[in-house]
Amino acid sequence: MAIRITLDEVLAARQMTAKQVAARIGVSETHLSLFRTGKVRGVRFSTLAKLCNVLDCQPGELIAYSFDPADLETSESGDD
Amino acid sequence: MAIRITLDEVLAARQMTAKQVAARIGVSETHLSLFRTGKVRGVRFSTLAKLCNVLDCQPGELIAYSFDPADLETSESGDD
DNA sequence: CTCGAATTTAAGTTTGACTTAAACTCATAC
DNA sequence: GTATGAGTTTAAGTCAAACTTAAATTCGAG
Repeated sequence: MAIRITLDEVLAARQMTAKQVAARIGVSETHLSLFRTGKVRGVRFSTLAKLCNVLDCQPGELIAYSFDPADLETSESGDD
Repeated sequence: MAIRITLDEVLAARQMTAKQVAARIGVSETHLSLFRTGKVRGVRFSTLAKLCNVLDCQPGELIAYSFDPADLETSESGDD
């Protein structure tokens, strides 16, 4: 997956624990952990908005893309 | 919703029509239209990756956040 | 060993991404 | 005034997966 979650860096910069953030934005620690480690395949804008709000950042600081020609393939090749 | 879709600007800069992009990334014109006009509440990273791929851009160029204290509210106030 | 933060797995709920299809607007062109 | 092409909208449907709760586990620090 060419989408990488770079939330970790922002968290570190803000010196906040995942637990604190999870509590403040009202998502479960479980899900935030999955999100942080790139184990989810999408995100709701409501969640993204809360993250950006609490972390005072832009979506682009949490999500990055690195070019991968496989992204355009109709069917995914196993990469996991 | 404090998340804004700024895909339009990138499209214009690339001089591509929505139709072309939809065809290249394999999503329906319908959905791309909904996405462009901010009528969806989330996005799959696979779709985001395809957009970034074809438009040669970062997620941050397609999605922006403007601070809104209401984002942290547990329940949404109707704004639609 | 204990405590707190984080991760993982598993099972469940609920939302909504995304589709197809069809009708409609709004241009530009013939 | 009608055809053509891009875009929008609505509506109905499928189905993946976002997100939850709970519990067990790891890991680092005291």
